[in-house]
Formats: sequence, C-alpha cells, structure tokens
Amino acid sequence: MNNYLYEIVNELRNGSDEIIDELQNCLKQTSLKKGEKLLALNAVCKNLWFIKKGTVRHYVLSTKGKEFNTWFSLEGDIVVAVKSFFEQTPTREGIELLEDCELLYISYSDLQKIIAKYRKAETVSRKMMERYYILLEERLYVMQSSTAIEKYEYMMHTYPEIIRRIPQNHIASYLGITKETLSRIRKKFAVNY
Amino acid sequence: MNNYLYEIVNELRNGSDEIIDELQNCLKQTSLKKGEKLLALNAVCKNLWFIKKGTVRHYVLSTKGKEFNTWFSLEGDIVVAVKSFFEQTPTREGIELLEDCELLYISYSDLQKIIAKYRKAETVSRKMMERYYILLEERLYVMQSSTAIEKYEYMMHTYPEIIRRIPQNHIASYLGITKETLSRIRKKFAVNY
DNA sequence: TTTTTCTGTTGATATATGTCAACTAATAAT
DNA sequence: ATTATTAGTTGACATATATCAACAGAAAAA
Repeated sequence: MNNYLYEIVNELRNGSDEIIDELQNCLKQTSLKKGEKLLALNAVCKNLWFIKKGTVRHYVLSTKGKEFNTWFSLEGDIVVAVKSFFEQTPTREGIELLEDCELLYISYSDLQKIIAKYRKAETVSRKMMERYYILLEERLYVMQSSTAIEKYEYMMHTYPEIIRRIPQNHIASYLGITKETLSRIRKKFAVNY
Repeated sequence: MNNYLYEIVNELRNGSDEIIDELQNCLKQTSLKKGEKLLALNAVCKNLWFIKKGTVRHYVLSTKGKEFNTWFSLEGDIVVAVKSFFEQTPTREGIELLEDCELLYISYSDLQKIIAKYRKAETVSRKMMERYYILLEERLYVMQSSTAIEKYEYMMHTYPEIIRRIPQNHIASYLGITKETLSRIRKKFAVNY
C-alpha cells in the first residue's frame, strides 16, 4: 500500500485542480509519540490519516478480553478504522503508535463533503475501497489456509517492511501465534539463510 | 447480507426510476445445477450474480494445491469474485453451486456503464464495497483470534443459515479445520443443548 | 552509567488439532 | 429398491502450537 496518497492525488488531478486545492485546505498535520493512541477503543473514528513517518498497529479485543493485532501501517499508508469511520460508530479497533509519527489527516465530514461535491472524488473513494477489500481478502485467505510457518513466509514475502520494522511480539499477535512459536520459526529460517 | 438487492433497489429508486429501468434491462436470469461452476479458477469474473434460490461456495487453492472454501452465499446474497470482477483479471477464487440455483446477473460492462452514467449508482456501489469490507474484516478478526470452537460458535451465532444449509465438510474447510475436528466440536454442543 | 522495563530466546511439558483408518448414515445414481 | 457415492462419526496416535518458567539482550528511564 506504499505511497498510495501519491497515486490518489494523481488520479484526482485528472478531475480538476480544484479538488486538490480543496483537499489541501482540509488536510491537517500532527506529530504524536510512540505509545499514544490514534484511536481509542469505543471512540468514533473521526479522521482518516496518512503516515508521513512512523508505524502504528491496529488491534481489537478477543472474546476473552485479550488484545490482538489486526494489522500494521507504515510510511505512505492510509490509516483508518474502516467500519467506525464510514459508519461513524464506536470502534472495536484501536490504533496505537509503535513509533513516533508524523501524520496528515482529514476529518470525516470534510472528506464526505469533497466526495459529495466532486464525482471524481467519489470514484477514487470507491476504487480505494475495492483495493482495500482485495488486500484484506488476501490476508484472510492466508489466515484461513496456512500454518504458522506459511503465514510468516507470506509476511516476509509480501510485507517485508513490516517484518523489519514491527517488534516480533506484535507480529506474533497478528499471526495468531505466541511470541515463543514465532521465535522458533525465525530460528529455522536463520539456519537456512 | 440477506436481501441486499432489495435494499439496493430501494436506494437506487431515490435516484430516479430511470436507473431501475436500465438495471432491469441489463439483468438476465439463469438456472444452474448443483456441482456446476459459476466461475472456474483462472477465468475472469464477467458477471455479478444475485441468488434467488440455492447456495454456492467460494474456494481457492492453498499453497499445497488443496482446495479450501473462503465463503458461502445463500438466497438474497450478491455473488462476485471481487478482485477478478473489479480488476477484470483471472480469478484465484472459484465459485461452485452446492445446490441447484436460480440466479439473476448483470455483466461487468453493463454495470460499469450504469455506474458511469448515474452518480447514484456509483454511490450505491461505493457503499456496497464499504459494507462488504466491514463484513470481511469481521471474518478476518474471528479467524485471527479464535480457537476452532470459538470460530464455530461465531458461525452459529452470526450465520446460522450457513450452518443449517452447508455440508459440514465444506464448513470445516472454511474454518480451517478438518471435518473430524468439526464433528467433535458439534458433539460437544449436542450434549449441552 | 545504572537500573528498570520491554522484547526475544530456550527448554520442559500440556493441549488442541491433524492424520489415518474403519465404520455408519445419508444422498444420489442405476 | 438396490447399489454406489458422498458425508459424517469415532478411536488411536502423531504433530503443531500453547503454556509456563527461567533467562538474556535491548531499549528506555532514572
């Protein structure tokens, strides 16, 4: 999903520069520290963020009240709790900074205004959802069909940056395995390569 | 997702009856038999279907070349291989009938024409993607965080119709467990209730 | 720097789920 | 109705992964 904003801006530019101007007026900037929450559990996701720098984790509570990670976002990624944002309802998905971050963001209402006003913006938004859906589907297939080793291989292959940047305990949580199991899997790979 | 088409038509009606008319002109009808394929692996998904009657399974091949189910669709559901349909590329996801089906369908090109022509249709399409995304996300969370028992409980609670209608071997495949394990889980529930 | 906290590793053991095989029940084909 | 095929059950055993505990290394705080 890297530098997706760039693509979006490019596509919007084909509509009119007016959209870009209006988008630019709505975009705000912020810096937050590691450990801070971009979105707390049960809050409503009022913004859509873009990561200029840093990493975040998305997490939910399991039935037993234990946190587990659902995804990670890095530089160039768009960050949003999709359900909460589009429905403007309290979120099950929290978002926490794993590193200090520099972020751009746009509010729900500003984005909806732009989408309502510019057909081109709506088209881009629709295609963005399609794209995100496809990525999510891919991840679901892997989770459904793979052993722990295969899942880790998939991550190394498809999202090497995540493997490099995100602490192992968080990756283990995402993969649905313990950090001990992940450590043992990594050991195997270290021997072979 | 039951009777989603009804909702869609309702929302489109708020746009203009013209859309409904045009949609109706594009919709075709077909009946297929159990075991037939709605979409073969590596084909391009050229249609979006709506199930009037029957059930289907969606499946992909795992890395080891074994089929596993990714989802099921029932009466009232919209059926489409999202990635293949929206990108018009060969599909990894096959769709096979588990029962004789009566289907309505619209071709990719007809649908795109309508979306391009009517803003309202694009809005509905965008919202549909958001909704599908949210459902998919929910399923991914369950797959990531749950034991076999919890997954089965989730299915019973959230998609009881699937549990009732779809053969156990197919459900087991979807849950990422063997039919033997599913049989043992079901036995536990049978004792308690 | 020193201490404390967080992150990752390793071993021993427990548990959940898979595999294989044999069987029964249900469904489809003849 | 009879046979063949498919779906589901059960038991014995194998394997993958979890749990618990102890420790080592790295990062953050004092």
